[in-house]
Amino acid sequence: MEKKPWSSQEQVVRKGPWTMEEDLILVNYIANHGEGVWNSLARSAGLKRTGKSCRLRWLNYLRPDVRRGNITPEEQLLIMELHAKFGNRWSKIAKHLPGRTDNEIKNYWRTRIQKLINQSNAITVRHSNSSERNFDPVGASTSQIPTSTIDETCCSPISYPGTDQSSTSQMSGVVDIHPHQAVELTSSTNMNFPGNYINPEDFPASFPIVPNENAWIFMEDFWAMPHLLNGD
DNA sequence: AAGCGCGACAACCGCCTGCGA
DNA sequence: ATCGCAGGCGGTTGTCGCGCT
Repeated sequence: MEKKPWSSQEQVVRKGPWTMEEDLILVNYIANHGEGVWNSLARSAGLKRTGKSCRLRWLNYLRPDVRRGNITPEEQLLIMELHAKFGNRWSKIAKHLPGRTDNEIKNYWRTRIQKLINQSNAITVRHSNSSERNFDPVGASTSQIPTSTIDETCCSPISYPGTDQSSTSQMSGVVDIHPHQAVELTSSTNMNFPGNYINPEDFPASFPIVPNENAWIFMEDFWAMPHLLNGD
């Protein structure tokens, strides 16, 4: 891999949310060259990001086989079982959930399931002397899980800073199954990227971002935009 | 209408491990 | 044997949007 002279003084490391341009650069670079040493990848691609940041972004969001949102009751149950088995070994748990990332599972656990457990503990204290059967989030079957905890969300949209992004919130309660299911995507997208992808420097300086409520895209849509990947 | 609090999630930080020089 | 680097991993924080008051 080509190495360029580079020092921290020459290049300010960017932090914070990734922009669409950065995503495109990273995706195209990996499409062209594959994954490699992340630090040099970041430099070679011209990204002002650390290798770690690039790796995280790729593994958690940009990989074509990553599934986002819509944790099914089966997955929730599996997460509970695996957590009971492995503890906070999120990467281990993630290995049993194809397309799910450790970060997503970790967040899911902390925001949803842990809350459940806390509520359960509170109930346990309150009803410690009663005959009422306490909810056991770890050993519970999905039928025991309050419906409010079952994630009914659709795929989470990717949002970009500076755009008039739609909410990524999942409070609407509307079951909205996105037409591009991740499984379908996985089957139609593989990591053997066909050649002739454009180089990062060929990207327009200002990527055309849809200037309205649709100013975000699903990664499925992202990968379904061959003109962005191969320059058509 | 504005402010506040909360939930959800993206991203960073720091530590640990493995590997090559 | 040890030192440095890169990657992996879990914990934590920051940000944003929504609902409530």
